Amino acid sequence: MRTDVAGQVPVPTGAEDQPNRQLPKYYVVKGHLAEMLARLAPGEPLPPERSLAASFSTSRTTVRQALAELTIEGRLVRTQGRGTFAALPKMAQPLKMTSYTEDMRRQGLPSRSRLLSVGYVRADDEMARRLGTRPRARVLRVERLRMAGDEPMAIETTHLDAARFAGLARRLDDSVSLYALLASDYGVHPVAAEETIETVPAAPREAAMLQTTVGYPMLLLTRHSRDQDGLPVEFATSFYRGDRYKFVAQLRRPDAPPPLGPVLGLEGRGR
Amino acid sequence: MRTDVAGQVPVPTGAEDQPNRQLPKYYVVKGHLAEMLARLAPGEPLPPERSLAASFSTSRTTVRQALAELTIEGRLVRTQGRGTFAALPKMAQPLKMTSYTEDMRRQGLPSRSRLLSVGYVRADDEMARRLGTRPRARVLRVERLRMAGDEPMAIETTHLDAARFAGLARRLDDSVSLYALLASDYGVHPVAAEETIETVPAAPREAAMLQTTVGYPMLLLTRHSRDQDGLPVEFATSFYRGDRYKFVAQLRRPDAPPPLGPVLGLEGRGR
DNA sequence: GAGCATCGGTGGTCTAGACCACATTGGTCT
DNA sequence: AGACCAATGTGGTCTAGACCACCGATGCTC
Repeated sequence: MRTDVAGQVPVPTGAEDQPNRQLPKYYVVKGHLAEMLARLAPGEPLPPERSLAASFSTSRTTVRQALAELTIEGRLVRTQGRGTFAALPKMAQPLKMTSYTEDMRRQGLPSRSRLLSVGYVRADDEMARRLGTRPRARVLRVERLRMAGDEPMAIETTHLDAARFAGLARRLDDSVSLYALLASDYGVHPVAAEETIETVPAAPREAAMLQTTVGYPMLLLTRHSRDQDGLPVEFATSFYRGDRYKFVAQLRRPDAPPPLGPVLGLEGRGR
Repeated sequence: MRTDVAGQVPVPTGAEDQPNRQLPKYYVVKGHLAEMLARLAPGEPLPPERSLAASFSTSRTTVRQALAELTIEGRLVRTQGRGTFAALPKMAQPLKMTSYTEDMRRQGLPSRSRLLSVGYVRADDEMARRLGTRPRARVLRVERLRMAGDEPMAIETTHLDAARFAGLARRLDDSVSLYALLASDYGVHPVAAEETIETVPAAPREAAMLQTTVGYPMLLLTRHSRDQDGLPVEFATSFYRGDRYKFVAQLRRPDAPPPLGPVLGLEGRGR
């Protein structure tokens, strides 16, 4: 049925009598578009919506629904005024207890972030529990835009106990690593974290900053870190474009010895 | 802006003059709906689409787009012929090197699966690389429906080297644990795995089996496991409803000592 | 030649409505 | 009382079209 694990559409074969009767029409169109797309190299254009609608004898709405799904799967890139083009495959993002700065350095890329906002908020009950403060304590809120090369990768919003990390706000800038500051200035080393991953639709602000479309599925990663003493350090949320990124985790049975064979390599790009 | 990490919509406040001018109309409607929804207990109904469209002076299409996003966020449940209702929050699914059967047992739930299909396929180059077989080798393909209580949780498709696990197909049934069989009959213990998580739109077959909607975002988890000797054991893909589940991973710095404080608890339900 | 206005073509948003599929209700017939 | 059936109301799919926002190229003006 599927030719690939990541949402490929099987092209309806010639005998479209019985089994496809129940398929939504847009899904049949999607199959045809997927077939056209398979013959294109990344960057090559697809015909415009209006001519696709005509050639499939359907409405523009139906074609748009099919195109939207292929875009969500990361197989198309669409730009208003320009057209629709074959996309590059998704990038893999490791789930590890290392900082963004470390990750980028290891991959040889410049670790560029943009500090979007720094400010203080009051902890609600939930945040107080997460950070181990009293309710309504002052919380430092840092919002950063993570870049991967020259495209925006994620919006990361970090919350820390303002009293514990007094003066931290002044030390932040576009290039400094938060984890490095915590270590050098406060002697705090996050060593454990609980991360949750879910999918949510993009809100207008996020969509604008990540150059994607309102309502498209994002991957929302929340990280709750603890330091060497078991104290909570930060609570952070990160929004990634679901059509551009996927997460990779390395798991091991806690009671098992280290693996003997070579470690499975991250494949970098591609599925 | 956001009142919750998971896609809550800020309700547009009275002064809807400038900042909302650029917001899509459906997003404003979504804000109003979110406000109505916040006053409902799980299971309580929202008014039907047509009356919502009338009361917001908009088209049914626009209301439907807003309702669709709230449904994708897991905050609404919609049933054709019945209506639209407030939903229960998402469930958390741990990322661990333990089997589904073990997980369910620990949570005190009956580990119910349904064996959907068992069969053999030929490995393409990609699968051969993953399973460490030669290309075009026979591969056992097992498709199972994981249940959480009485609702379908995930569709899991596992691939194994048919030659290495000869006779395995006959030993499978609805209740037996695959990992238990591998251990008892073949002496193989998966101890390490690489898992990737991404979001993909639901295909018609998946949507039907998981009782959700075609095109809605799913969480696709792929697992590539190795045994105690570092040999690849299985390659599996699992589809979860994105509106019902999220994943949780426990991370630790590899060079760090075990945490001293209490382990952060899984919150089970809710965000 | 440099700059700028215009215009055509692209994707983005929204509408109004038709028709379909499904669930429930309430009435009718046995 | 029970089984059946038709009507009603719900969400689901699709259409045809209007209008908007944006990009790029064309061709004009200076």
